[in-house]
Amino acid sequence: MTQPYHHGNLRQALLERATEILSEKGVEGLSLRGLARDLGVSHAAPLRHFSTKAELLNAIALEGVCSLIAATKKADAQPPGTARLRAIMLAYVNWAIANTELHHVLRNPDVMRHASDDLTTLLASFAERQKAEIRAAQDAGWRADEDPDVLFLHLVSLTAGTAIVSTEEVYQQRVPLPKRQSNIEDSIDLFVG
Amino acid sequence: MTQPYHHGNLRQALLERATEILSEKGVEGLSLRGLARDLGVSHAAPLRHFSTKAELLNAIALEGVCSLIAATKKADAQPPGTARLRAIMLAYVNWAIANTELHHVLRNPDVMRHASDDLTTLLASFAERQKAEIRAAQDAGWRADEDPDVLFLHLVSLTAGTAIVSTEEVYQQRVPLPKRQSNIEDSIDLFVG
DNA sequence: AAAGCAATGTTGTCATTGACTACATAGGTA
DNA sequence: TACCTATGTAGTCAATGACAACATTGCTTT
Repeated sequence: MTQPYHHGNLRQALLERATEILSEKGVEGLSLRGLARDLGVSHAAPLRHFSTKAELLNAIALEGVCSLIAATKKADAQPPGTARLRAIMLAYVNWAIANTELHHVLRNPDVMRHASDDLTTLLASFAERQKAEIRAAQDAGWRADEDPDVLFLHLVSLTAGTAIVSTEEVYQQRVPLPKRQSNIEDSIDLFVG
Repeated sequence: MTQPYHHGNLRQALLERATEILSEKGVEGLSLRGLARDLGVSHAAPLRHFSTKAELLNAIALEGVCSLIAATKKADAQPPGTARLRAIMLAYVNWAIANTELHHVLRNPDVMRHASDDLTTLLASFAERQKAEIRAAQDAGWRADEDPDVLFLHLVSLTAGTAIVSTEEVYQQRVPLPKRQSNIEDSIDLFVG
């Protein structure tokens, strides 16, 4: 019984295997030809689905943003205001910890330089949601006298920074793991608490 | 008059040209052979100074950290405590804005994965300095009841996050420059103010 | 000053990769 | 059944990283 001429679901398989590679070797270790080898298809087969490496990475980034947005959507269970704000930030950081490779792709300038319109649109809408939550929290009295733009910058910076620091090997090696989760929550509470 | 056989200071020239390339095309657009072409030397000449591309990037990262540390050293003009803490954070962010390409190199997992010992040592010592400043500020009464580890995580996250957000093209395009600068200061003051 | 030697640069080469073209096959549809 | 489009293959090319063998330069040590 020979290999079937068609793979069946090469596109999906490429995305999945690529994600594995990314977590093992990062963007620089990812190659279209390597993926083709791993999946037992010819070296040019991946090009039928992603005509360039950048396009593949963009697709992965898009998957990542969807996954991230889905994760933060669960914060809607919280009442609007600081509780929800806190939940969004924690969900973001925990998602980044659980999906380090995707988060790194989203923060890779070489990838985002080729970002597609849908990708940037999704990111922009996510930003808008955060802004809306800030407004809601301010309406409820939280830091009501602060400039919303400043609060937004602070929120985004703190969230992204915590995610990055929490997924950096250097930091991971120096700070004991059990302590980390509570530190993250306490750190975020310095802002929203 | 022919080209001299020896370049004179190829190593330095490589570092400088590489930095230019990085700000134009990022890590993915940097190639040892391209540098050789730009500097008018043979394709293998760079290997005499950096035996791999990773080594070159590591050297650039090392330069970057030195430059960053030098920039934050000026904060020592401030009295110990929150004033100095604030100055360090602002110096970091402003350095990142002025040296975006270096900052991106320092935050690139593919680069830091191959980080040399001196590089990680320098980064660790920088972290220690920040911890010491936090202690000093707490001794002076600032957030004296908080866990120093949490304050450190918060400081590092907020600093790194602000630097990253402030050097992202998306953000740069949406917020006018003067406003950005004051927003950054105000955002940091939410923490140290 | 001459000999030796380490640093630096060059030429040649190879494997890997991204990307393109022409061709093959499968599976659905008119 | 006959197309026809999506998907996979084979072949090729240029760019790149990396290595080896060789060339030149200039310092150093007598």
